Amino acid sequence: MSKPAIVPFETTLLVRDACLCLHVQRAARALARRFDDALRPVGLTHGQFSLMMSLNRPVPPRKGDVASLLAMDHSTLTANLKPLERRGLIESEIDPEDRRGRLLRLTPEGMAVLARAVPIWERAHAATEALLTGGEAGRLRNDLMALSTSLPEDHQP
Amino acid sequence: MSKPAIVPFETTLLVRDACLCLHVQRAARALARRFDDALRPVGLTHGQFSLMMSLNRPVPPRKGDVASLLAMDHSTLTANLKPLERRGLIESEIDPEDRRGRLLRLTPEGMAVLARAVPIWERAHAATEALLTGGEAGRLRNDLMALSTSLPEDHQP
DNA sequence: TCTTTTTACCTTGATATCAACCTTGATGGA
DNA sequence: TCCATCAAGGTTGATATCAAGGTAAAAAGA
Repeated sequence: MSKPAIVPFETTLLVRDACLCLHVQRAARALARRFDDALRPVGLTHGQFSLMMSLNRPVPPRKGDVASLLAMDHSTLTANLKPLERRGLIESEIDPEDRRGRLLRLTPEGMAVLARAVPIWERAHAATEALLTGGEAGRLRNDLMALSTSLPEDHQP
Repeated sequence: MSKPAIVPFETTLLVRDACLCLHVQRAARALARRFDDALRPVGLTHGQFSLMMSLNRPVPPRKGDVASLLAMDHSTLTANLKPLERRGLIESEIDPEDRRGRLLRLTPEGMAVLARAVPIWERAHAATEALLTGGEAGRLRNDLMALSTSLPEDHQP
């Protein structure tokens, strides 16, 4: 083997400093813990909060809509719905207009929990934005959007 | 009940647009898929790549060091090491200087896999940075750092 | 109409993630 | 020395995440 199978330490440092994937995962874990902590009194995780919030709309969405809104695999969404459905916070129903689809909806209990969670979210979110200086939050959201809306080539025709 | 347990739709739209936690989680999922796809030929996930890269250093780190570098719970790290150890890509050893600690180290096989993964990472990372315009990547990394290094109050004495 | 293709979802298996609790080893004070 | 405290990891149970492969319904084409 003419090519030694080693990676120089300098490369490691470069990757560690530069990798956007790693930076985003780290931030994702840290924010997940932060919001999970804050929401614990109402018995929701950050993911459950976002999911339930995305169901709070006049017309019940289909599973696929919610999955793509959350940039989440549809089977992940299926899994995430289970504990909420078991607790009676949400319910699903076959779409009468297309029986392959399923409509998702908050129950009254779910709405009540969500209503209790909103002020908690407001405090947690304000504390999070305070970690950023000036108008960074808006810019950051734009950058993150650019990263999450893009699809790896194979989805183009 | 004087206070109806409902959340106005406008609030939902506000939360959806503003929530940094949600934006980061969405981007984290999207980037995870992107890097997982790219790294699949060498049999690593994005997390395994970052973990192994963080072990590529002159002096083997302890578990706790790696966990905090990755902003990850130590029990998560324990779980993540298992498949890599089973495949013989990494190995752990009790720290002779403090027998509570464990030193983590890449095996030669692990180094070889990592060496094959680096050029793949380079391409995937370049494609990811291309989603951002101009000098946004550096700013983005700074912002993400600010979000992930901060600790929710209870860790202060 | 009948067949093919596409779409929406489900199930399974593997890995990832964390909190809570436990065990062991190091440290510091009496 | 002995005990209390602290620090590092391990274990368990619940949820989260995705790919791969499967089923059923709708849509498209012959």
